[in-house]
Amino acid sequence: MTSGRVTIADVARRAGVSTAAVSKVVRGAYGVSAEMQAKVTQAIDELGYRPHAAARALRGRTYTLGVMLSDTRNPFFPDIIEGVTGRLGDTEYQVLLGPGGIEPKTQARMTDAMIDRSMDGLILISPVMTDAELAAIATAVPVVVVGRHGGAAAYDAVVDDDVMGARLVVDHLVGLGHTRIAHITHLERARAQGLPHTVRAEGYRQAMRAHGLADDVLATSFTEEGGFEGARELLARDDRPTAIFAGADIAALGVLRAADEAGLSVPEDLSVAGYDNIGIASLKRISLTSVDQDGHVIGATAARLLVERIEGRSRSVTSSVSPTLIVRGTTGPPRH
Amino acid sequence: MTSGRVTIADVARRAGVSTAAVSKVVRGAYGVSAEMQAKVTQAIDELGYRPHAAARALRGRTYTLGVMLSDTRNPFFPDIIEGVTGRLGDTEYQVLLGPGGIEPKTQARMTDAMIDRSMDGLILISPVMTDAELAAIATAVPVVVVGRHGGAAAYDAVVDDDVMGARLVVDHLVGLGHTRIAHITHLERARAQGLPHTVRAEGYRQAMRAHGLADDVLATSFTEEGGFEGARELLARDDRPTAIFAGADIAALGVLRAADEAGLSVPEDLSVAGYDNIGIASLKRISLTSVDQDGHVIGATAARLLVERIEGRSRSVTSSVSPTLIVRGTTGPPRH
DNA sequence: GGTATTGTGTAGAACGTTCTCCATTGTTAG
DNA sequence: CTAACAATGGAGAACGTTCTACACAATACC
Repeated sequence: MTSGRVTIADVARRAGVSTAAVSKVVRGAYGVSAEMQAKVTQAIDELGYRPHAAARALRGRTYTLGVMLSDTRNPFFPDIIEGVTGRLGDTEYQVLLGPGGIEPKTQARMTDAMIDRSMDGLILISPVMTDAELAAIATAVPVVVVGRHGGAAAYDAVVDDDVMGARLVVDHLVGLGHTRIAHITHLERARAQGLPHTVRAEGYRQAMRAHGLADDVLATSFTEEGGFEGARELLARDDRPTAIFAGADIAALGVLRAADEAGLSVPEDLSVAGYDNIGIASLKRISLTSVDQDGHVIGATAARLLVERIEGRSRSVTSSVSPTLIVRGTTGPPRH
Repeated sequence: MTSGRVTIADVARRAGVSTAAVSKVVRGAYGVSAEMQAKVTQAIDELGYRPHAAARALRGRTYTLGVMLSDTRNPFFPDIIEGVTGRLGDTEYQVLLGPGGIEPKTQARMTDAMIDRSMDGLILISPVMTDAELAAIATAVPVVVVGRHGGAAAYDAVVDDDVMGARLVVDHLVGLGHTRIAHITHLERARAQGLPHTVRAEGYRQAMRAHGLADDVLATSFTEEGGFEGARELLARDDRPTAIFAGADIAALGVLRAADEAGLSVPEDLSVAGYDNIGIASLKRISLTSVDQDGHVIGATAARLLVERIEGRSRSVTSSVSPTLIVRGTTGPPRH
């Protein structure tokens, strides 16, 4: 209990110095002699003192960074977390995650809660809120936004280069000889701007145009069922595509099922590519060609930017992470 | 910034009362007239006051509950989180997640950090630490442990009934007519007791014995590769099993691949069952029979027990959640 | 040899709450 | 009419840190 907690005063008494001196040593502040340093450090070790973060919060830093997760089921968020914690592992900062839920309201509640707990900085992963709301949060605390394109005035941003990712897929398929390449995207329901699927679809269009090919975008949803429905529609056409690029792996799995049911073999009759490189894409039984976002790098970059911000940088930075194409068994040359 | 924050003093000034009175209203404490209640509530709304959690921490509660995650990749932890937050949604408590990592050392660091941030209670999901360490944490803060069987003296526990889950699978397979049913488990490396895979293996043995059948346990690891290797070994035997029960879905996916490669069709030549009912198990292309743990119930139960503890219960409670068998396409009657 | 300057340590006021008294007012009982 | 008591509101001390001022000593400069 609190009564049993070792405080800075206990350490000061033990070392025979003032609490202010102990505080300096703990914080590594200026104005401490080697002798003082040694005395205090010893006392800290002997007593097993750990600073009380909540008490710290009242005056200075809390050495806590918050990561708001919009969707705990997001398949690559563990990678992002690992990137963040990995980067921060040897610093004094601790990372806590806030499950924000899908709703704007619950996400706002979570960011408020994080600010109320005086976190030193926030990383928001794919937040669903208006730019104004984001800006408001950014005035209260340093913020890095992950996974939203555009609009980074008061905060830093880390984005995957979704245009490039889409281009990688199209180039790969065209290189194999495909010309009829369809894209399945997610139906825009909110008016939130710069969401990944929009950018991926746009990247696909650009890349197709660059190759002089006609684009063919179908909007369903990024679910297994959405991919299935979309593929069924595409495959029923007279001039059916020889390749389908789904904007998310989970939808690509649905495309694979549709191909199975239509009696088409992959990749001979139909090439399939996804996006996100989720864990099961690498299972040999699936072996899905996909675009990898390197969540590690994204997370590590976000952490770096956030710490820089906290330590004084005021100019805002947007960092774009290049994705990689992982070619696996679901893409190959078209049969004819 | 802090300077811009609305404090209890601002509210008190606005309402023309003392800070103590405001505090009482905020906490819903005894000794407040209806008039006072109204005045203060209005001032709070007008100013948009929110209590500062860190300041609260110094005296009373912080209304923050921590959930330590041992493995962010754990496929059903999103369900558990949803269960926890769902249960707590209409209370004042906020949930923050701490990525503890796989190592005992990093997990200890995380629990320390959570205690330092004066969280009111902790839910530890599959913690890897000794019972003594757990007990030590439990003396500092109310604790609920999820996913560890046995040894709950100073803290509460919520466990999935893994013995029952294994029995459900065996009963199902025996009911279909199988007699040669093998089990793939995880190789015990640490000496931590009561880990789920151990209990599942034991449950499998018990159930086989109850049916008068010989058990056949092979220990590899709970990975796709582990399942693959294990199945390859089992399927190479003269008297190969007609059903394989993998202790985890991820391993079951490896079993399916081994069956593919051996030219065996599922479920005609080989029935396969897993455990955990991970998301992709329900994809039609996989359609894996599995045991579902109902993470929602587990999470909600853990949250309930924790709040009860915080609010005074001292007797320790262990709650066992019954799993369900989800029969899908990978299990069927044996061919002969 | 006096005055800056630098280095090192301490006192004590914050920070925003909660919580334990205590004071004041009504109200009730005798 | 007075004593006892309940209900309500407020003063002010915590809680464990950080941080600004300042004191003092030792050194450097002219």
